[in-house]
Amino acid sequence: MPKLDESLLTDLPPFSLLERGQIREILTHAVSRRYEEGSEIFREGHEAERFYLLLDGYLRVVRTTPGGDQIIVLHISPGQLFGIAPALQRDTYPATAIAAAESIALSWPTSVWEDFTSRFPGFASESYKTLGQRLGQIQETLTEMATQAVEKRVACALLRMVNQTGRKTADGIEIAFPVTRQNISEMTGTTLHTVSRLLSAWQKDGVVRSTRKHIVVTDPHRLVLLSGMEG
Amino acid sequence: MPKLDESLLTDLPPFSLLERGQIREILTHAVSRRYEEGSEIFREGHEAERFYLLLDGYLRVVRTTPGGDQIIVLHISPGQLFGIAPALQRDTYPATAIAAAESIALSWPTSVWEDFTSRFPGFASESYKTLGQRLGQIQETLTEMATQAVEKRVACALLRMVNQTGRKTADGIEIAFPVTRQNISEMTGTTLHTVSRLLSAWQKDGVVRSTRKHIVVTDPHRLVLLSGMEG
DNA sequence: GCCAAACGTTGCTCTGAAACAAACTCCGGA
DNA sequence: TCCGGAGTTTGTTTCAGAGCAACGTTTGGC
Repeated sequence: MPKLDESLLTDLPPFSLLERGQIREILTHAVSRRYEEGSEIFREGHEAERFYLLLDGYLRVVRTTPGGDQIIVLHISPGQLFGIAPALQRDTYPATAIAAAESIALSWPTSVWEDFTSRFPGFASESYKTLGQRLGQIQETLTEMATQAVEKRVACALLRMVNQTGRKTADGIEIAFPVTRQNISEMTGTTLHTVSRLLSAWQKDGVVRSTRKHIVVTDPHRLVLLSGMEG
Repeated sequence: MPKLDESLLTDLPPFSLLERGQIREILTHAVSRRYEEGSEIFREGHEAERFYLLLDGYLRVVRTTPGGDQIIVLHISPGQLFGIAPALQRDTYPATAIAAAESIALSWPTSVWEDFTSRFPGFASESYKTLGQRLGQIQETLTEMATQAVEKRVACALLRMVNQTGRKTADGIEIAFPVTRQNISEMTGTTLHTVSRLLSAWQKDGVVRSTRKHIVVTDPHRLVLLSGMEG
C-alpha cells in the first residue's frame, strides 16, 4: 500500500473541520486502491463491508433488473463518499459501483463508521448532506423520467454530466470521462439507437461534437433550451 | 391541543427503545393535528420548520415539474416519520406531502431534532433506516420506470399499495385509501386514460374490482404475473 | 499489419400509448 | 331535487420511439 498524504483529505468537506492528527489517524485505517475502467468496486446486494471515498476518476452507480436491463442511477465525482450503506443502517449495498474511468478510492471497514461519525465533527453531517443531495438527484431523475419525452431526458442527462464534470476546451465543454451511447441510454431509459440519432442530429445543428466514447458540448445554451428546463 | 397518550408512541420503531418518561417528554414538544383528505402538510422547497410522524391515515409524497405535471414519489403509512429534512442536513423540504385520506400526524420543530437524535438511543438509527428504505424504494421505482412497459408499471404500483396498506376483505385485498386513475397515472408516468383501460381489462379478467376511488385486488397472484416480477 | 470485438450509424417497420374527443356516473351541496 | 364538478369510460387518431437489420469505423491484441 502506498503511503498516503494528509493533504489528500484536508480540503474535502467530510474532513475539512478536522485537525492534522485526526486526519492522520483516519488515514491509518484507510486502504487505497486503483480501479481500472469498467471494473466493479462493489455489487448490489452484497454485504456492505467497506465504505469509500473517491479520490480520482469517475464512477457509475448502477442497478440491474431481473430481466437483465441495466440503468445508471447516478455518477460519483472525486471527493465524494460512496458505498455509505452504514449511514442508512443497511448491511447490504443498494446498487453496484463501476469505474467509468480509471479511478482511485480510499476505503475503510464498515466497523469504523460508528467511530468516525461520533468522534469527528462534521464527518456525519457531511455524509448525510451527501445523502440528501443524492436523494434529491434521484427524485429529480425520477420525475424527469416520468414526465419528459426522450429528447429532453437525453439533453438533461448530458447537462448533468457537463455540470458535474465538464471542463472547458477550445470548442466547448467536454465530459471528463468516457461515455457510450449505450451508457446514455441507460441513464435515460431509452435505446442506444435513439441516443445515436439524437446526437447525430445535434451535431448537425452544432450543439455537440462527439467522437467514440467522448462528448463535447459546443453550445450549452442551445442544449438547455432542448432540455426544456426554461423557456 | 388534545391530550396525547404515551401509548401512541411506545410501539413505534423510532421510540420503542425509550423509557416512559422519555416518551412523555417527547410528547410535550409535539403538536398533533388533523389533515383532511387532499390537504397539504408541507410543500416542496419551503423552509423545513417541522418534522412529522404519521399516526393515522395515508400520505402522498409528490413532486411537481416546472411544466405543471405532478408525480407521486411514494406513499407514507401510519407509524412512519416524514418531512425529516433535518436528517439530511437540508433546510428545505424536497417534496410536497398531501393527505391521501383523512390523517393525523404529530410534529415537532426542527430545532429539537438535534436534541432527539443525540439523547434518545435508537431514534437516529431508526430515522436513517427509514431514509435508507425510502432511497431503496425510489431507486426501485426509477429502474422500473426506465425499463418496464406501462402495463407492468401499473401492476407494480398496485402491488406496492396493496403490500403497504392492503387489508383482506371478502373478495380480495383492498387498498386502504382513496386512489383515482389519475393518481395511479401520476405514480407510473402515464395518463389516466391508459390506467382506466388497463383496470377495465383486468376487471374483465377478474384480477381487480374497482369502484370510484376504490380498488380491490381479487387475484393478487395474477397481478404479480402481470407485473413481470417473476416468470 | 491483420483480425475480432466494441462502438457507432442509418434505414425501415410497426406498435404501444399519448392526444383528442365525447359521454356517462356518481356525489355533495344549494 | 336539481345541478355542477369530479371521476371514469370508451372510441378514434396519431406519432414517437422501440425493434429489427445491416453496415461502417475505431481500437487494441496477437
